[in-house]
Amino acid sequence: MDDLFHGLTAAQREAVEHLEGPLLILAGPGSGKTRVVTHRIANLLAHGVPSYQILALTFTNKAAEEMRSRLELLAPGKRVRLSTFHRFCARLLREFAQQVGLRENFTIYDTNDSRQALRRVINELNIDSTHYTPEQIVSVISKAKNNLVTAEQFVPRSGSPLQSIVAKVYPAYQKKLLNSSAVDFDDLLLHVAVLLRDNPEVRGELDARYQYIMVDEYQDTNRAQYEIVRALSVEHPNLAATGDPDQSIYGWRGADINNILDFERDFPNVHTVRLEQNYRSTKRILSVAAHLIAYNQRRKRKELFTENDEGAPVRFVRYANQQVEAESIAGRIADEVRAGRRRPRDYAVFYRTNALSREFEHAFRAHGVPFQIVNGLEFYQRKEIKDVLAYLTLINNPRDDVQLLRVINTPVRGIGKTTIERLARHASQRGLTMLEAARESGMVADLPKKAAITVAKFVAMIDRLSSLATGAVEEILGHVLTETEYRERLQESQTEEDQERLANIEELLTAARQFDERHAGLAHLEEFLEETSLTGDTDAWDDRADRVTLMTLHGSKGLEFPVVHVVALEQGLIPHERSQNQPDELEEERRLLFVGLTRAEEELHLSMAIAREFRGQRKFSVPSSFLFELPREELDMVEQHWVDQIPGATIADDHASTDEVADEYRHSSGDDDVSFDPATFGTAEDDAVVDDAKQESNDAANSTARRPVGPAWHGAPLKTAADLLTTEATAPNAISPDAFYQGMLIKHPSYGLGRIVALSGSGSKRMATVQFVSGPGQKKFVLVQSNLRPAQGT
DNA sequence: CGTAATGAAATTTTT
DNA sequence: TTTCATTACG
Repeated sequence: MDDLFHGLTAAQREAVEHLEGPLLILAGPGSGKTRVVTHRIANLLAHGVPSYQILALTFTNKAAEEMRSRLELLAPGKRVRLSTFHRFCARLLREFAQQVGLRENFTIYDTNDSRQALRRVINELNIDSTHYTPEQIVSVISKAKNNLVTAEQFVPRSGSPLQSIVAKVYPAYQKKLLNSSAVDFDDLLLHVAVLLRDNPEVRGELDARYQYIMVDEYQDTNRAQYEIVRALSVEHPNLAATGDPDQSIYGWRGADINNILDFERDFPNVHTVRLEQNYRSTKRILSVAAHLIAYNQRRKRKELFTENDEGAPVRFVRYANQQVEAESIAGRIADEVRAGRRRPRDYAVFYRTNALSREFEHAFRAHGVPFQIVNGLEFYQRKEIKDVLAYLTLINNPRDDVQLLRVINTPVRGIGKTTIERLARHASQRGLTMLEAARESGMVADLPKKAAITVAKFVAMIDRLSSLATGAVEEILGHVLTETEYRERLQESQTEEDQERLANIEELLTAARQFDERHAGLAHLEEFLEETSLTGDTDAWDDRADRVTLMTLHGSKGLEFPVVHVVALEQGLIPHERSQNQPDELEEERRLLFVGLTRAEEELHLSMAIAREFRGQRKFSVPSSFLFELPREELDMVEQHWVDQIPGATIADDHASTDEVADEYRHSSGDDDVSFDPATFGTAEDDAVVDDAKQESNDAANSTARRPVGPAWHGAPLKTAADLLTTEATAPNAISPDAFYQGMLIKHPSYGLGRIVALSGSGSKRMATVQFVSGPGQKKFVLVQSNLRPAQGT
């Protein structure tokens, strides 16, 4: 019992000791949140609360696993219900399926399946979707679902064509899902929320069943999740929410930051605990992160502090292009590993989008550094895996049309498009599922006898598989592979691609075997399928492997590494271009970077590439506006570094006012005729030597003399540092319109400082309305022709 | 019906 | 650059 509190700080102990009533734990990064949560569960158990009354909900399987293993150490053998929101809802839904119009063997669609289903609906309804992609429609439906707006309740906003399309599509889509006895990710939450809302008895029963609920990452809950948690905390409001508004990064997915901001209002008598001491990062890293996040308006103020060492300055490097960036970072890591300074697992590289991983993949391979990419192309998303799993899913749920359509001619067996169309028509005319329609292929109009026989053979095969579908999953999978000749086809093929697919299938077999072993024969096909569909890529991350981790910033949440590289800090990537016009989304981007920065324990490295190839085109990049929000004191050498490297640029005075980047522009645009070759910057040598500020600035200076190393530059010549910081290759004498965003502070040569209050148009027609601090008041500018410069600051 | 070739589009983050 | 979809051809 004393054990339980050993080594906890006062604040942590306060949270652990709070057992009854609502509790809000505002936990900064690295503040020992998981520790508190697990200790609190152990404390509940120690006070005699039965384990089955405790429910802990997380967002990722990774977090759930982490918690489970930590709890196992504190309270061995206790079976507390601990899972992700989605998994928890899936289990509840199996129990109450009939009540929401499902069968208990329902299929869980991933985004791909959902899109497929939606596409069919759009076709069937003959809707002209030329103006809107299925993704846009999906996104509107998804938002509706996350806000608990059901198909029946959906009312299109008048005047919006997209909305009126959705008004037609959404109900039909939902009907299709129900008909296939399937749910999409959002449905898992929606169905449960509706169930709890409309069935007081069920709600009461479940409220009593789960008397102590803990929600991790509360800042990421959406409306549906919020309602679920609330509904389960009426008679037993022992709800403990942990979270950090500053780490809310899933707004795009419907997460509502207000859920945590308003927690104290929603639950009266809430006890709030703040965990502000950071045990993870050096003082400098924490300071950099804190300065950044302070630029956000919508947040709960927190005073982060640490008793850790000062640490090394945060380092920022500009590289000539993304190859050099990846190459230098990989090289640096390779050197340190070879020197025995650190191990590969100590390093992580974070980027905004998965597409940026490729360069690093190459570089690490070239340097022989072991790495793992926690990738967007997830294992379970690969064609061959999806194909094989589709068979399993269909066997488990014969109503599932999406899987049937996927599988009916894979591998090819002579059932073509027209045959499928005829089957589909037959099915919808008689209100049958596709498999049922296929079953009576002899009666389908216009279907040639030959085709009908082929279809009948296919149905027979599915039936044969179904009859074999008992026992171990690995075995069932084996039947599928042989009966369908899927494996055979791949084995015949000589292409490398198909060999890789074969290997992937072997991997799936291994996964199935492991699943069987884990469940000791009690396993069910359905559970295996559920696990595969609810297991994302980030969960595949192996924390025991001695490898460098490459992942997106989103993926990094909840993790920590001694050395972190955050790369491609460029305008348009972070903040992402799709967020630059909305202040809310801009703040979310800032939080995203904040999350990334605070993963670092000892060293934090930031970088960008001056030229980046983007879908085949080389473009100059504008430094991320967030860079200007970092404190100079903590990374002065870094700031020098980027100005230093620019020929003809004067180093900014030390006493230059902190956030007045405009100063720097004035300095640097003094010499107008210095030509600039980006290929000379940030060469590998340049990067490898840097260790302290002096050496670095010397080195940087040298590198300009040490002319051209990289490939020749074919774009338009750039002129000055100001160009560098503001210009794209496509418009060498003007500022890229993409560099501007709403709320941005800018500087005009004659009007002075101002703030962008509105933006319109795009490309060369992009206009900005600027409110000047003094002088002319508001003015409108066509950005490509204007002389506006970014001037960050508060 | 199947395959190959051509053309066009599209690219954030994830359960 | 890659991926996807449609189309033309065998």
